[in-house]
Amino acid sequence: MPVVTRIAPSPTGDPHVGTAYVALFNYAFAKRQGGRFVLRVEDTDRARYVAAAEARIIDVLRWLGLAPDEGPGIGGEHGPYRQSERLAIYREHVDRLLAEGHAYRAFETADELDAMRLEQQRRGIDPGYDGRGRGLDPVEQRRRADAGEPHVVRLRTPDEGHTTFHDLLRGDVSVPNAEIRDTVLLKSDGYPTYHLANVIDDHLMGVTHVVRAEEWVVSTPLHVLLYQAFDWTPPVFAHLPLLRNPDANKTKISKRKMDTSAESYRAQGILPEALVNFLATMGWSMPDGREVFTLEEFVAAFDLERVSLGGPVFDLKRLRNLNARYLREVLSLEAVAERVAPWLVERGHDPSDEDYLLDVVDVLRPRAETLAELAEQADYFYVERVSYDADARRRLAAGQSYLEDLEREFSRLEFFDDDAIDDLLHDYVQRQAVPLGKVLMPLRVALTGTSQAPAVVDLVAIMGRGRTLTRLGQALQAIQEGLPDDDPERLKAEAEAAAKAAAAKGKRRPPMPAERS
RNA sequence: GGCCCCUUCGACUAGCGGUUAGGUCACUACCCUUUCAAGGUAGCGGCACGAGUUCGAAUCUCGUAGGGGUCACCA
Repeated sequence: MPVVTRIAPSPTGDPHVGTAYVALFNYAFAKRQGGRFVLRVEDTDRARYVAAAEARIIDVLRWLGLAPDEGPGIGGEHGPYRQSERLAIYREHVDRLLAEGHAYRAFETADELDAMRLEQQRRGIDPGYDGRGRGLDPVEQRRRADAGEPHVVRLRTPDEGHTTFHDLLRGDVSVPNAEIRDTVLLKSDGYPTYHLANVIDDHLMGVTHVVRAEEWVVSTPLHVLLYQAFDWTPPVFAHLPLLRNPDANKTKISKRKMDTSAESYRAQGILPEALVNFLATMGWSMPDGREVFTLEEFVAAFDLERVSLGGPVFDLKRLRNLNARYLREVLSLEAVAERVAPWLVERGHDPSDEDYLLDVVDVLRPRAETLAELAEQADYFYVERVSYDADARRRLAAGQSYLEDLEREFSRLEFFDDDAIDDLLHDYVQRQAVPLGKVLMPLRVALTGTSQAPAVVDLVAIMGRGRTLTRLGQALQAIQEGLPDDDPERLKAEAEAAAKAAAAKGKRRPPMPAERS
C-alpha cells in the first residue's frame, strides 16, 4: 500500500511557518517512501475563514518546492479537497454514528454551556461537557431536530478505562477516558469540527500516516475512538515537536512573539532553499552530520525516526546565517544574480547589464545575509549620485586634496583594470608618503557614500572609469559647496533626518518581487 | 489545576552501555586586511537533579524538579 501523507492547514490568515514545517516533513516522508502528499484545506470555521488564504498557502508551498500531489486546484482521485465542499459526506457519516448509537444530538445552548462551566469552576472540578445530553431519548432527539431546534452532534465516549494509541516517535500514549469528553462532531451550523472531518477525510483519502504537530497528541485518543466507532483502521500517528518562540520558556511559536509568516521571510529576501534547509534541521539531523543540504538530499535521507522531540527554538540568527551561506557558498554567482535582479528592479534600478550585475553581486554577496540586504547595498552601484551621511562628509572633507589628485590620475590611466588601479593607488600613496587608508577611505566614500563598503580597487574596477570620475567630480563639488565638519548645526539636522528616514523605512513593508517562480 | 508529552553547551543538534561528550550558529580573542564583511586559527560553554540496574551510564528503570501542550459549536 502506497504511503499517503497530508498537510491540512486552516485558511485563516498568513501562511504560517509551522505549516511549512509540518508540510516539509510530510512531503519528505511521502516522497521518500514513493508515496503521495495531499493538501486538504480545513475551512470548517466560517468565523475565521479568509478567502485569499488558500491560494497563499499553495503559493508558499510551491515557493518552497513542496507542491502537493493532490489538493484543491490540483486535482486527485479523492476530492473535493476543501472540507466546506464535503459537507454531505460528513452528514452521511454522522447519520451512521447516530443510527448506531455512537453519537447523539445535544441541544444545550451556548449560555447553558457557559453556565455549566461556571458551575464547574465554582465547585473546583475539571471543566468540560458533562454528558448531560446523553440520556435524551433518540426518538425525542429526532423530533426536536426535525422541528428545527438548533443542536450539535456529540460523540458518546466511554467514562472508564483508557484509550491508547501508538505514536511512531513516542511509543504508546495512553489517556484516561474520563479525560475524553463527549466532543462535538457536528456544529449547529452543519459544519463538522476538526475531529470529525479529519478522521473521515484521512480515511476516505487513504492517508496512511498522520504526521502533525504535537499539539494534537492529547486529542488523538478521541480520534482513535472515532475510528473505532466507524470500524476503521486508524493510520500511523507521528507527532512532530512544536516550533518554539525564542523566549525564556520556549512557548509554542506565536505571531505575538515573533514573525510566523512564511511570506514575510520571503519578503525579507530569505531564499526558499535556506528556509527549507533551516526547517529541516528543526528536530531533525542528517545521519552524516551535514548541515547544509538541499530538499532533494533531505528527502533522500529522511527518516521519521531521526526526529528528536525537544521543542526547537526558531532562531532567526541561524536562519539568516544559513541564508547567507546559500548566498555566498551554495548558489552560483549567476543564480544569486538572477535572484537579486527583481529586487533591484523593485528599487528602481536597471540590472540588465549582466556583466556589471555579476561583478556587483560577486563583491557584495559576502556582505549580505538576505536578498533584501544585497539589493540595498547594491544601490550605490546603480544610483546616479550617492548621498553622504555625516560620517561620510567628514571623511570627504579630510581627503579633498587626494580626491583631486586621484581624479586627475584616473582620467589619465591607460588601462583601467584591477592591476593598473592597484598600482596607481600604491604609487600615489608612496609619492605622498601617507598611509594607504588615508587616501582610500575618502575615495571609498566618494564612490559609495559610505565608509563600509568593498575593497576600493574592486569598487573602482567595477564602476569603471566613467562612474569613478563622475563620483569623484560629484564628491569634489559637494566638498566645495561646503559640506562641513565645521557646521555642527547642519550636521545635526542631517543626522536627525537620516534617523527619521531609517525609522520610516523600517516600518514600511519590504517589497516582495516575484522570484524563481 | 487535571491529563499528556518533553529534558545534552545561550540556540540547533550528534550520541542509541565503555567517547578527552563531537559539529553548527551565537559570543570572545588572534590572524589576514585600505573600511565593513567574508575567510582562517583558537577559546568559552552542556549531559536538570536524586536513586536504582550494571564491572561500567548522557545512553536503561523509577522518582523529583523544570518546561511545553491540552482541557471550545478553533483548527
